Amino acid sequence: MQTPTADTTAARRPRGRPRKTLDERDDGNRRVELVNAAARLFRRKGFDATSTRDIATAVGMHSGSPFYHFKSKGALLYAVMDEGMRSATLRQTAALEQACAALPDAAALLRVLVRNHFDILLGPGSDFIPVMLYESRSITARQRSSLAKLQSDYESVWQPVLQALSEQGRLGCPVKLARLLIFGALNWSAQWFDAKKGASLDELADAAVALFIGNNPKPPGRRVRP
Amino acid sequence: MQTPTADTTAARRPRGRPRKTLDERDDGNRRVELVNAAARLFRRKGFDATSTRDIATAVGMHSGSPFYHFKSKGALLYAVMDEGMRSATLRQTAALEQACAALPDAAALLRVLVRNHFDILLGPGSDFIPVMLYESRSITARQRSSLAKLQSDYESVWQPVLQALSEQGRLGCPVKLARLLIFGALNWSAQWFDAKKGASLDELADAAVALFIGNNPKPPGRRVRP
DNA sequence: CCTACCGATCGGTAGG
DNA sequence: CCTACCGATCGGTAGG
Repeated sequence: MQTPTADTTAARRPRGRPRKTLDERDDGNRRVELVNAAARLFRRKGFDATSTRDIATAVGMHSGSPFYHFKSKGALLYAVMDEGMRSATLRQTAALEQACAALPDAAALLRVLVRNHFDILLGPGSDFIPVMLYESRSITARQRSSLAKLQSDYESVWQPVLQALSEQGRLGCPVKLARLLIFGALNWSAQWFDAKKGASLDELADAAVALFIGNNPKPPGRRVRP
Repeated sequence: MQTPTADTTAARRPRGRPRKTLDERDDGNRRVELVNAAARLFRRKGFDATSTRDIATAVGMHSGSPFYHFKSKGALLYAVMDEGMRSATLRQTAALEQACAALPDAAALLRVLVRNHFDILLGPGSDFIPVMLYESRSITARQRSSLAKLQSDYESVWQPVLQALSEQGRLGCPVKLARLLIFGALNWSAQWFDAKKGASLDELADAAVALFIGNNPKPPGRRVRP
C-alpha cells in the first residue's frame, strides 16, 4: 500500500522515464489513482488547502512525482472536474434512456433526473462533482469555458422535461429560473447531506420533486397508466 | 486614501501602541475597513487564495499591520462571518416585524423572507453571507458551533411560516426537508446571479415562491384582502 | 501602525 | 517515478 511495486522480490524498480511497452500498464492506473486521491482531498480540504505533497502521500508517491503525470496542480484539478462531468453525463444519459422507454410522463422523468443527480452528488465515490461545483474559482477562464460546454450538455437534458411540465401548468415559474433554482436546491445538498442519518436518496428525491411540482393540477397517485 | 493620516501637515504619526484616548477614534474605523476589505477579497478569491498582505494593501496598510487589529487571519475570517450573520438576522427581524403587522398570510410572509434573503445574498455590499456560506471549511470547530447558533436564530424564523403553509397543504414535502431545499435554491443564486442582467431581485423572489408553493390549493391572485 | 525579519511550506524542476 | 533542490510566498512577530 506504500510502495508501487507489489512484487515479493526485493528488486528495485528501474529508474528513468519508463518506456511504453505493452506489459507496463501501471502508467494509466497511477494516473487514475492520483485523480481519485485529488478528488477526495480537494473535496475534504479544498483545492488551495491541499498540497501536491498531500496527494502524493495519499497514493504512496514522493513529493515531486505527481508532476510526472500532471504538468501542474491546476491540471490535476481540471482532470477531476472534467472526468466528473463526463461520468455524470454518461450516467444521466443511461438513466434517462432506460426511463424514457418505460414512462413517458414528464413528472416521472423529472423524478429520474433528480434521483440520478442526488446519486452523482451524494452517492458512493461522489467527490468529483462537488469539487467541480465548489472549486471552480481555481481554474482558468479557458478551462472554465471548456467545462461550461460539458455542463450545458448535462443540463440540456432537463430542458424538455421542464418545458413539458411548464406547458402542463405544473411548474410555478419560468423554465429558465426553475432550472437554476432546482439545481440550487439539489446542489446545496452536498453541504448538509449526511449519508449515515436522515433521509435516503430516494426520500430526498421524492421530497424535492414534490416541492417543485407539488400537488399541482394533476392530482397525486396514478402517475403511470398500465 | 493611501495613508491613514488626513492632515495637511507633514507630521509623522506617533509610533508605539496608541493609547486609548477620547480624541483617537481611528481605531474602530480601521478595524471596520479591514473587515470590509477582507469580506470583498475572501468572496472574490477565496480565503486561502487571499493573503493578509492583499487585505493590508486594500486598506493602505503595510503587511504586518492587520495583526495589530486581529490576532490571526482566521480571526479576520470569523469576524466577517459573525458580522454578516448578525447583520442578516437584524435585517430579517426588521423586515418580518413590518410585514407581520400588515399581512398575516403565510404565503406573503414567505415572500418577504425570500425577498429579504435574496437582498442579503445578492444586494449591494453583499459579500459577508456568501463568504460565510462558502468558506466555512476554513474556520475551527469551535467557531463553527458559535456560528451555528446564529444561523439557527436566522432560520428559526422560517419555521412557523413553513409550518403554516404545510398545514394548509401548500407545501409539497415535509417542513424540515423543504427548509433545506429552499435555502439551497436561494443560496445557490450567489453562484449564478448577475445584477447587471436577467431578472431583478423582485422577479427572482416571485419565481422562487411560486416554484415552492406554486399554484397549489389556494388559487393565485387576491393574496391580500383589504 | 510601520520596519525588518523569520521559519515553514509550497509548487515546481533537473537529472537520472 | 525518486532525489535533491530552488525561488517565492505566506502568516506571523519583535520592537519601537
